[in-house]
Amino acid sequence: MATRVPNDRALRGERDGEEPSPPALVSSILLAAPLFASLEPSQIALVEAAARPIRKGRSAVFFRQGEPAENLYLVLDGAVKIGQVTVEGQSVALRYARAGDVFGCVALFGAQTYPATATAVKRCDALVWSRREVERLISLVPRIASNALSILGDELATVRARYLELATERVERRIARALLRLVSPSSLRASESVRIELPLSRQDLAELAGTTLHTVSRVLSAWEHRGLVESGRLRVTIRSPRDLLRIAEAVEA
Amino acid sequence: MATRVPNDRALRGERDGEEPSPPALVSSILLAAPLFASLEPSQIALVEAAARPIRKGRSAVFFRQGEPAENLYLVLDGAVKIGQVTVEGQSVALRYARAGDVFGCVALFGAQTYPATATAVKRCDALVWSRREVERLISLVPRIASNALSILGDELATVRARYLELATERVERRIARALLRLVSPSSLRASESVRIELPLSRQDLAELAGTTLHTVSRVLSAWEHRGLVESGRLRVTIRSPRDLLRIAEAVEA
DNA sequence: CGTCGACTTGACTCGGCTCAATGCGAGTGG
DNA sequence: CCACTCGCATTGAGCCGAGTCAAGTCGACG
Repeated sequence: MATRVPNDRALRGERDGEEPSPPALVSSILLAAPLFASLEPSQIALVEAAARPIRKGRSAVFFRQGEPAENLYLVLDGAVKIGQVTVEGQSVALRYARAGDVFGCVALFGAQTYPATATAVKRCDALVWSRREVERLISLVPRIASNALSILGDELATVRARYLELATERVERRIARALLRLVSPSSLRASESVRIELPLSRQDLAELAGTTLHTVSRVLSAWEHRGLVESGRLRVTIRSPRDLLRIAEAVEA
Repeated sequence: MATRVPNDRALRGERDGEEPSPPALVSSILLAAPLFASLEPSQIALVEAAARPIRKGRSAVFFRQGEPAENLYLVLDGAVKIGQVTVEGQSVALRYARAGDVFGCVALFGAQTYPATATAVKRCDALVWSRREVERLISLVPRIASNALSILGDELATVRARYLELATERVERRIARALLRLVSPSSLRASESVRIELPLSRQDLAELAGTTLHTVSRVLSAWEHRGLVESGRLRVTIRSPRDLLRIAEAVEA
């Protein structure tokens, strides 16, 4: 099936072969990206010059778990699901990468194969660097390596937190947290409703929370009756962040 | 590698308060430690010179979750449990560090506080470097930084695998895997029994497998009836690695 | 000998998973 | 334009894995 995964409608609307024109704000995204924090404008230019832009359509795959790790990606626009699957086919979602986030960062160091699968959740623009280019950039700008270290450290802390959560918290709370993680902290005010700007199925949410789509559906229905959220096909809106936060936090008893 | 292992005997019998004298094989452990892989002997000497040896007794704490991250540790002998606790007091074990492993490696990069708690499982000898010394060593021997990157990468892969496991596998299998992780792969032959060389309570195993001590107790009892293991107070011996492996792997049906 | 921590076991409960039926909306092709 | 199909979602029924509660044993150690 995976044969020639040429982004199905990836390039829809554009003529095949035409590179998406790099929007003017590419450099502003690079400037804000943690991986390139504290770089001189001239160094950013270097980085940008080495990048190749690509575009993927909804559900198109950047790379699959187990494939040789060749590239480093940075999301310019859209969102990318990073997930793993078991041999039995069950899958979990590790994180969603948004504009400014990098993925495939294992290509930066020893790992030979990608540990996870990266799928576009909606149409995505991204930048790509080959492993070789990344190595060259690091030798020119060592700062990138130390930024990578701290990104990896953060990632590690995040996964550990998720692990702890999965081991100790109940489903409802995990679902609440998964939802809240999907809205940027900045856009979250206790009493304003927020729409989650991703096509998000019950199954997706289940993979994020470590449960089944059935349970997610039930929980969302219950919340909807209580006025906490509003949801539909591939869409969730948080109506009362305050109450959802209460569920997400451990303020019981 | 584990052949010529160190020796709790080498240092045994020192009077309290006296610094444990660095045994002759410290440098051999340093040489084998992933963090210092591919270093020249002269560089190893540099590293060793900057280290301070310490010893902790059973249950002594190296550092606690949330404390400012100040030191990097390397285990010479013994074992250290790295664990996290929730606000409600439930705890999970992330890993056990053995001879040659480092812990507290967050002190190498940005993180301000330790993300986990490190406790000696039995008497431990370790080397300590302050953050400042680590920074100095890295500037002298950049190779250490890239080694750290790949250690972090491995760690990340491991935690992700554990996460996947917790989300998709049943308890019995998780317990089997936890046990098997505790014996070094080298010392595992399919048909020879292996004793786990750590004081390991049911509670400890439960924290490793993400379950409760009651469930662990029941599972171990069942296995004992079937002749898979032999267990007692703080002690587990794997009688039939082959069968345990079968439970651990997904070869059902 | 008494205490305490580790462990075991039975009885009970229940959260959440499985199975299964059904509804619904959006593309798609005739 | 309508009928068909397919993927997403909802909801009920039932069950079971594993957690909780509660007693009690065993062995170590002061």
